[in-house]
Amino acid sequence: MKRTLITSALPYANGYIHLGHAAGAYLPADIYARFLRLSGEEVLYVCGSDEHGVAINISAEKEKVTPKEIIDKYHNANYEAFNKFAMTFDIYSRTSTDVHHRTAIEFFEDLLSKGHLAEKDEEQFYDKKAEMFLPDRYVEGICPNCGYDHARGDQCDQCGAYYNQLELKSPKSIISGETPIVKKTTHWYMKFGDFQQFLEKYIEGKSDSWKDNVLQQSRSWLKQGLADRAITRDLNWGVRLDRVHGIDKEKAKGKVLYVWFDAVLGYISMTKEWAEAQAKNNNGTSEDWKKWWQDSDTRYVAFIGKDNIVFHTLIFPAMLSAKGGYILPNNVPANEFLNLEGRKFSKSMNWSIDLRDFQKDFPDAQYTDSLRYTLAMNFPESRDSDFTWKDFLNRNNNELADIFGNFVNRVMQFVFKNFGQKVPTLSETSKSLVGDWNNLIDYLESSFDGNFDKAYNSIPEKQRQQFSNEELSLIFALWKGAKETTRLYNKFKFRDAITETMNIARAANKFFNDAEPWKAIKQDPEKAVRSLFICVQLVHSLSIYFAPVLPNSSKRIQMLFDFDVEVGNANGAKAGENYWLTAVYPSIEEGKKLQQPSIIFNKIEYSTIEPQIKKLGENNGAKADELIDFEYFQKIKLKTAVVTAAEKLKKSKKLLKLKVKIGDKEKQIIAGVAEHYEPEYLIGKVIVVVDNLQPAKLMGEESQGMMLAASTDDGKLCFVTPENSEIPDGAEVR
RNA sequence: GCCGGGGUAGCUCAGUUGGUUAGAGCAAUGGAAUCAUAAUCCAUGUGUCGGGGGUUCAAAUCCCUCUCCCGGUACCA
Repeated sequence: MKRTLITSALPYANGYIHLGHAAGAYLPADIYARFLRLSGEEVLYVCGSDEHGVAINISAEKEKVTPKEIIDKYHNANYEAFNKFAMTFDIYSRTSTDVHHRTAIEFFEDLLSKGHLAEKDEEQFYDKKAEMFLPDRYVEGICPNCGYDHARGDQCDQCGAYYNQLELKSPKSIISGETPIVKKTTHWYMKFGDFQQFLEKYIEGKSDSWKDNVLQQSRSWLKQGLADRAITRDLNWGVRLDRVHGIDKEKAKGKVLYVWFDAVLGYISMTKEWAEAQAKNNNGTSEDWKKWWQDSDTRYVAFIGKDNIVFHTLIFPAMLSAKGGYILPNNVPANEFLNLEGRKFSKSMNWSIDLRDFQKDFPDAQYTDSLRYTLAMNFPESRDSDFTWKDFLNRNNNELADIFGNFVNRVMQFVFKNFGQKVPTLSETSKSLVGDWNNLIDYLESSFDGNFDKAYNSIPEKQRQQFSNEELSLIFALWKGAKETTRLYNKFKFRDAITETMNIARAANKFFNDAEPWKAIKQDPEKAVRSLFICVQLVHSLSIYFAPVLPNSSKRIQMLFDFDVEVGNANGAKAGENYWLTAVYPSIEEGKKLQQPSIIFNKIEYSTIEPQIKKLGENNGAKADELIDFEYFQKIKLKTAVVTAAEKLKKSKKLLKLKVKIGDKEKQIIAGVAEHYEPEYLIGKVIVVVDNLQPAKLMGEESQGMMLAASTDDGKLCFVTPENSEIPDGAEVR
């Protein structure tokens, strides 16, 4: 029996999940997990919050709360949003647990003892008063490049320069305000070079089965050669090194594991936690996690976004193999990125839809399914793709409501009105229908060689005659659709898989049309009975095949039959029945009483999504509410200037080198307008410049001012010029 | 600058061991039907497969080159 471990990239507990995340690493994994569970396979789906790293410290300080409060807030919010999104994690935990810290330390100690870690001394700022080393973002000083006096430890916000911390002038600790001293500190590096050959072999071994983008990016890193990588940092938030045996206690003080090292191990620690919980409920032992990580019969599939590829194809495998005894990912089906209305998701530009916002505006479970469907049909499987509200509306109305929902409804309505709320009872001459259907499927299964046309044509005459042409094509379409859906899910081609499922619903509608039961009920009642009996089976089959992507709706449909609901929910990682296989056979008994049906998918009006579209990009970035006083403005000297020379800066896409005349002064200004203006066009133009701007060096050229230009969100740009170009250069602008 | 991905029908996208008239869904047009949420079903595509060049009997597919978009990374800031 196959066993499959599924993980999704651990979301960082520093922000809310948005639709891009959902489409990248979470929904695909959930669909896959549900598909496998419905196929009767043993599945464990593990995920949880990544709660370490300096970004969480920074957020905590910004919001003036503890890191613990930050991670609690986002962990809980994301967990809730995932639940409403119908995710079926077997466990959704977090990396702040003790079992996680112990697991991470175990790996560290093991790698240390095997010589895969290197200790390196380096000099860093140390705050004597706070008794701690200062990470880059905890130091402020004067930028060695532009002189900005609030530059951060490793990067200047003003001029953007990167530099070594120690180059910062007049450094101050932002914790105590004291001047830090320079002190030696020790960090541990993982020697990834040790694993170069191993990883090359591993990656090439996957060249047939992995997606191209995943292979290429992994190869690209391998080609550059794997360098040592620091796996510790000076920080008080994270997996503390002072718990590690085998290293100098003094050196370990105030250090934690670098977040990327511990985060991937969360998959393992969370599995341990799951096993503990199962053991408590007498469902196995706490050692059961080993079955999922140390048994070569287990397939491991890691769902991630493309930003995470190297961590899961190179770094994590290196760690696992260094530790030894662990299985490696069988597949890493990384998705590309999802865009929103043609642009990248950006929280700061307010160009985003958080899952929780969607859920607030569309609380009904049917819209969860609509969203899952729309996202799934737009999964960025082979390149970046786009989510639009219009598409959401179209998919919901034209596909879910009109094709799938309407089929279910028309069948149920018809049965209710004409057959007394019961599955129609077959007449004597049709009694063999169920058996014939079963035999037809069995024949197709046994003779299938991959060619569907051939399969259809090879159906023996005797079996053909047991059905009308319409019936035969419908049952064939069901079998083919199920077969294709299965094949495509197994290849991680979810969009195509779901299209095939929808094709079954299309065939079902066609059958209903062709069978014309509304006529037959009067002229040929037996035909109507047969047709509707078949249609009822199809309703049930569709509820299984759509369950991975539309669990809420499938559940509602299955409840019409008073069955145990089977939509691939988490099931304690037990092997189950293969509903996926049996759904091609008729399973709803004649005469069965049905529940009152209701509309599965309501349509969405354009007026519902209109405000959603409008909302995007509102209130972005600018602090419009921050006012400056007149005195402040007086400090800014704006002058008109005439461009006397302009040329492109070599090696730069965006920058032009301008010579400008401001009255009797000449200045050189580096302006970022090369993508918008040809140098020649600017010569002779009168522009407006900031005359008293601190000079800065850009690409080795000094810029002594700034050219004013108006810009739009979508990157269009035009320079500011006086209305009357007769105005002399050097005139003050105010 | 370097590396990688991408540019295919009005829209969103499939399409690699190079091979017959380049596909799907949506949208559009016409028709059939009226059980059903005016929902369904059938029919209908003159696409420079980003531009140019090359290899080949044959190129969306392989090679070269140009161009545009996206990501990563480096240098300089």
